[in-house]
Amino acid sequence: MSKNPVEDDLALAFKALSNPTRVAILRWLKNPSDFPPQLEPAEEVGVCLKHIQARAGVSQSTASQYMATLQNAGLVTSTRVGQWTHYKRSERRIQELAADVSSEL
Amino acid sequence: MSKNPVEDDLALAFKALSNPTRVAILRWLKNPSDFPPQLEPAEEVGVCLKHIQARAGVSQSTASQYMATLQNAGLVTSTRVGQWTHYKRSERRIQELAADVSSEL
DNA sequence: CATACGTATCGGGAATTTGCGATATGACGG
DNA sequence: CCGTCATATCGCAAATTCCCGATACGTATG
Repeated sequence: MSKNPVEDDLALAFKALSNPTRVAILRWLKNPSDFPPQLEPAEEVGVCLKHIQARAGVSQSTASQYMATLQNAGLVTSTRVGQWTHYKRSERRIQELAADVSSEL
Repeated sequence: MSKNPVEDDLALAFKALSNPTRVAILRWLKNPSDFPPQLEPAEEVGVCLKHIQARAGVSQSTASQYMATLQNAGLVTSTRVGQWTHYKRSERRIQELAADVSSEL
């Protein structure tokens, strides 16, 4: 029952990006310093969920799920520091996706 | 009520590509000559729905809807020739998408 | 310990998507 | 005209997604 891994992989990433808010979040994370400061350096550690939630204007649970979806697609990584979970872009994976869209698609 | 057009536009394309079969179809269309021959030159005219349907293993109506979805996202174009509708990739739009993933995302 | 905070997960109703068969439309051949 | 073929569209039940509030869990603070 296994399908073609290339198409499945691409479709998984695209599915995560099929939501405008999730696309927006990923773009926001290009500039972590645009968020309220919390833990420095933001560029390294990422942005905590609360700030993402506030900016996206969704509930806490929705924000958490959004990030889980993006993480599941490999587009972001998370780091737990104390009670905060910080998210940042996985530039490697995003670049890989861009390359795949260019060559595979 | 209008959202950010960049995110909405990207999300629309990603939504069309969030289905493994639709991704597969788009990739198949890179090599129209892999399909049973029908109208030459296939490279120019594209592939008719029947052949896409057969290869995808879905019903006729599903195949038609898949192609409508891809066309709606601008990823393919269609040309009617007699009773056949031929589909081919919109390389321009696909390239544009790749560029957006590279720069905007 | 008790409280507050940040986050993850659960459970569910609403909305959307999915993929099909049935049916409609239009082109072709006899 | 008629039957057939290729395609598009409709209608619908099943599956999935969406987004939330409620709840659980861990961490800090007093």
